[in-house]
Amino acid sequence: MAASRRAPARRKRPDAYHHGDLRRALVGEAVRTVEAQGIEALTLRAVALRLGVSRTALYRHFADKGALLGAVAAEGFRTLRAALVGAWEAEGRGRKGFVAMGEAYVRFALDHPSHYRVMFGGFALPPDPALADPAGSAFQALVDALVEQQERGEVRDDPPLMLALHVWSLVHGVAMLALDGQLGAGGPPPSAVTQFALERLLSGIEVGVKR
Amino acid sequence: MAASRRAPARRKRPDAYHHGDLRRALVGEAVRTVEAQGIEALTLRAVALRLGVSRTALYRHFADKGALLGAVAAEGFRTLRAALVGAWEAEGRGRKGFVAMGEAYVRFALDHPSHYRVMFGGFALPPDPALADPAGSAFQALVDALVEQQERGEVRDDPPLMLALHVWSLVHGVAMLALDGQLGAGGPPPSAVTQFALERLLSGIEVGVKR
DNA sequence: ACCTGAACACCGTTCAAGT
DNA sequence: ACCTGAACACCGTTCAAGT
Repeated sequence: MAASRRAPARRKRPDAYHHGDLRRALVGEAVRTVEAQGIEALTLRAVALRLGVSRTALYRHFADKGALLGAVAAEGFRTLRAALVGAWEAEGRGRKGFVAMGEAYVRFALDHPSHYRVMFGGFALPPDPALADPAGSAFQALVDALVEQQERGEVRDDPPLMLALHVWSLVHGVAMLALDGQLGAGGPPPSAVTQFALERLLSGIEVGVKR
Repeated sequence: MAASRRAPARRKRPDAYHHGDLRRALVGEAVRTVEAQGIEALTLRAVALRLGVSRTALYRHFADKGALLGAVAAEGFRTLRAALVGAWEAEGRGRKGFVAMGEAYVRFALDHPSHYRVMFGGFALPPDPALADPAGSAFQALVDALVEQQERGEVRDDPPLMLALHVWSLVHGVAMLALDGQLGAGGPPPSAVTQFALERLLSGIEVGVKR
């Protein structure tokens, strides 16, 4: 039955029924399509065809296209969170780690532009409130890093939620403008803008002179 | 001929040909539709129908739907620029005026969410390089305000382009997150986030202690 | 339960033809 | 030049039917 020792899971099994985890397979194929060909190339028909499944099989697992896009977005937020936490911990959980976190954020957006648009472009349906919220979880990683720095007296004692929204806004803004090519026209490269922005950001939220 | 003294330009003239400025009319109707019903409600067929014109008349003026969306976006950038310059001048071209400018930016996005998405969502085609670039023109208003403050010694002597991208990223990020409802869930209102962000931003770019 | 095949309503775009 | 009407290829979604 479980012939788990063959080639690394090709496409399109000849089985009549796609037994097992069709839901997962649908999300995976949708993510691949979005990453490789962009949002507008993502049609439900193409996804089904590529999985060797009927066009309507999808509706057993998702209410509509928006729900599928919601799952694609959720997948993106999980990857993003891992990248953020990874950078923060690899660079020492201090100022340097925080800058690395910001850079990792922008890099994620530039490395996965279409996926990032699905996450923030208003296509995806809001997640089921009953389920874990991957977007909130990614955001929480940022809040945690700020609180940790506050406890060490490295960051201003403002409400962490406010600080986190401030930081998120900045990196999200840089990422979006870079994706839109609004930075590109002869101007400085995204990495330079990111570094400058994070530098100025920190000088605005670090503990320092009162004003 | 020019019966310019009738009712304020109803819809759907009974004329066989839509003489005059069909291009303008198309953009206007598209903007109205986007503002009132959202992006996904904007179909070329509906726009044509509402103007009492054939479905294909549009192709005499625009290459495709993306080009029409480009014109819609351009219209948005012109309005945005006017709002920014208005706030800057009305509040005294100083720190207060600059904060007002930032608030005006976020307010524009919140007042015209769908239009704003057209401007930044990657739907619109890039503008004809030969034509004036309304997005660049709106951005220039920001650069000008920063240079003016630098000349008065109120803002750090960093490259104005860099500073402007930094500021734009921040307000754009706040606007996008608010539009996505990512700020909404029990958190502080967008106006509070905007004010906090601008406060911290200024403390990061104003002339002050070296660090 | 899960999947299928045919059908429906809708879309952007093309093109030969009209004035 | 500018506009029209019919047609094409494509899409998301529904639904009765199969196993």
